[in-house]
Amino acid sequence: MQPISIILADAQYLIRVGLRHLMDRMDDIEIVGEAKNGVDLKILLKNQSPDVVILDHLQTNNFGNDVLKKIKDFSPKSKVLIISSDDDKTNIYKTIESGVNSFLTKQCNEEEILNAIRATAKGEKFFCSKVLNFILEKSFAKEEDCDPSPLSPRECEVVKLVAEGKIAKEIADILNLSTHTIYTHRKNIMKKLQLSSTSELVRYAITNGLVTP
Amino acid sequence: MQPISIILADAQYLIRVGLRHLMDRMDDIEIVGEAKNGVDLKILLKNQSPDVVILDHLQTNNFGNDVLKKIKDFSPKSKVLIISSDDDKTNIYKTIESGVNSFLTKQCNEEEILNAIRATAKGEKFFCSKVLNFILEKSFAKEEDCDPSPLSPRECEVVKLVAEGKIAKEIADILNLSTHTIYTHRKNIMKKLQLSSTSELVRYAITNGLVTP
DNA sequence: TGTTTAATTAGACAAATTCTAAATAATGTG
DNA sequence: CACATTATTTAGAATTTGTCTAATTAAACA
Repeated sequence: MQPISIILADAQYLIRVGLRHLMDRMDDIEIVGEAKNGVDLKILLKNQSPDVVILDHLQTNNFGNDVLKKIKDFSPKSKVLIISSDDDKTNIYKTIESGVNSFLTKQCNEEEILNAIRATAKGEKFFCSKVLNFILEKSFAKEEDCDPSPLSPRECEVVKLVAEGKIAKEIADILNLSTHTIYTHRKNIMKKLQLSSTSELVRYAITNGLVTP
Repeated sequence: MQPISIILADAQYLIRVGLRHLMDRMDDIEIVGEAKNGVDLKILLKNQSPDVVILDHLQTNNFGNDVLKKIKDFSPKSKVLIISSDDDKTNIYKTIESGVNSFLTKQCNEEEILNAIRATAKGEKFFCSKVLNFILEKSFAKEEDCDPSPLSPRECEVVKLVAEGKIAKEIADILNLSTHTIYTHRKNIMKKLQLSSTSELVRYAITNGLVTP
């Protein structure tokens, strides 16, 4: 039976040493290449098609944003196992969404890592407990924020203009409305979002990406 | 001649494996203990006093904020070598300021790591090239942003309260001043910062870290 | 077809802000 | 020390902005 072939793509030297040390002891796993950046990885993938690419493409941008696409282009049969140095939920969500097979963080222990490699090679998905909890949290915390923006289109326009620093009169001029209309909209918005001041509205708009700070 | 004694304190299993693998091959270096969190470390330090503690106390908070102080308390002669998974300049500055001997990032290669350990054991300081560049940048990039905040202390207070959503009257009550005082401060602030609306002031405060969004 | 939601507006009144002007204390400069 | 600058403070009048109450129109919905 063929061992599982692995390409190791991680910018951190120590992680590569650690993983190699771990896998060298396993008869069913063989590292066929090691890359410390996207260029290395591309060259390796041109010549071989590993079962699994173990990748840390976050934290430092050594592997570029399109690294996953590149891997699929050069070696469509390869599975991708992320071992991330980044604990940020949003980044983890983004990466999982972009279609990796498995996801570990660097806090994982030997057992989880080896299980993950073997599962990934079989085409299964594997998430370490920490990441799994994040996923569950995202999927089931729907009661909390099922409401990304309960604002009507018109209200959104008003919020944006308010956050840009416009006062009611200016907004009224821009939208060709009465100032009273703007006041009413603004009051309704604040009520919906449970805000009590214009400044809070500005902060809401910034944190929700309605305007660029 | 005695080998350099090391305690390895890192929450990441792979980093510990990698470092151990690296150091086991060196005759002049001996790992006398391994800790994956602050509690482990404390127990180790009660029983031994290593030449060097290799520590990652950032990223995850496994080692607590006062870990450096703890090390100095339990084992004053030990030197601290940080191998950080965190690339954030501000965090790096903060850690260096708090008095560690040496600082590497996890991007460093074998040579830098071994040099760092040997230098640190001798009581020297060692910073990897990346960190060194950060330090230089901080020390010599004074012409660029000599002006982090041209606001007077009082004006800063006012900005914060404005950004928190308070109106002039509330701020006046909080600071025990006349509303007119607040108006004047606010006008001066906006003039200094070349802002034309309260919303812009809020955004200024957020982007400059005066308030947490 | 009635009901809900979105969008719109006015008038009276209340509140917040601007403008003009100025006083005091602290700090720094020649 | 005298002078200039800056920080901090304040008032009154005039103006602007916003709130509250109430209502109309249009669209969407069941």
